[in-house]
Amino acid sequence: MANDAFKALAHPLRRDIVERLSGGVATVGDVTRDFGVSKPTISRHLKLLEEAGVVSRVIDGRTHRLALRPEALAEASDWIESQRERWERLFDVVGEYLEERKERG
Amino acid sequence: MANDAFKALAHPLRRDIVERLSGGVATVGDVTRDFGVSKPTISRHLKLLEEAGVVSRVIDGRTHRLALRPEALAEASDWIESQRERWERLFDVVGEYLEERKERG
DNA sequence: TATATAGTTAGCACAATGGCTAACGATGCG
DNA sequence: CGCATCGTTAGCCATTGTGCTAACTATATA
Repeated sequence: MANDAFKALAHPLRRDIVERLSGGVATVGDVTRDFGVSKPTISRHLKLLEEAGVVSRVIDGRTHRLALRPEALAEASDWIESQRERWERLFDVVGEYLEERKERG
Repeated sequence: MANDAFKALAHPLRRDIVERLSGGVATVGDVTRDFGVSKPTISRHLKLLEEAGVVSRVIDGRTHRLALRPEALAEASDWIESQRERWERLFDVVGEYLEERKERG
């Protein structure tokens, strides 16, 4: 599920859509108006974002209200952070080792 | 630069490579051995990761030492977090508004 | 009921992605 | 020098991604 979040965020237009939605709920038409792309194209991007769990959809009559799903975003950034921290931690150990060597001469 | 980080992380194998590298520096051969994929394929993925700024490369004779670039990872997770927080903040405001309405009846 | 509006689906064209093998360049070592 | 090793490049092919327009479904509204 959240695995697909990265794939979803890989496309610049989809990142723009995410930024748009972070500013508030919007309909397909709203998003289409904001970017110079056809509605079917926006529709497909939104579907992909939804399937990746990044976006939720509430259908109200003939309009769809799209919103961010912060859990998916959190999962994605958590994964990145865990990798980064693992690497940083490793670096600290190497740093300590070099420090130790230096002290010993 | 870091824009491409998401594209780089979009592929499952590249995320696996990142996880491998978060555990320590490795050569192209090391990475190839760990995953059941041909060396040219790994080479291309590493090149992409490098071009996205996610990975750094130090050439030492005929071997290349690949390492994570934590800055790129930090940038990527920061972007996600900022979108998530913007949305959460918005949600809090809406929550307060609804709370206020409830109090007023 | 007729018409407009919101959104999706279908189908097409084209570019990009990702895997492979074969071949190459460059370094290390006997 | 001759050969092995590390890694990249080139070329092929199948698949996926992304944009469009046209056409469709479904809901709202006059």
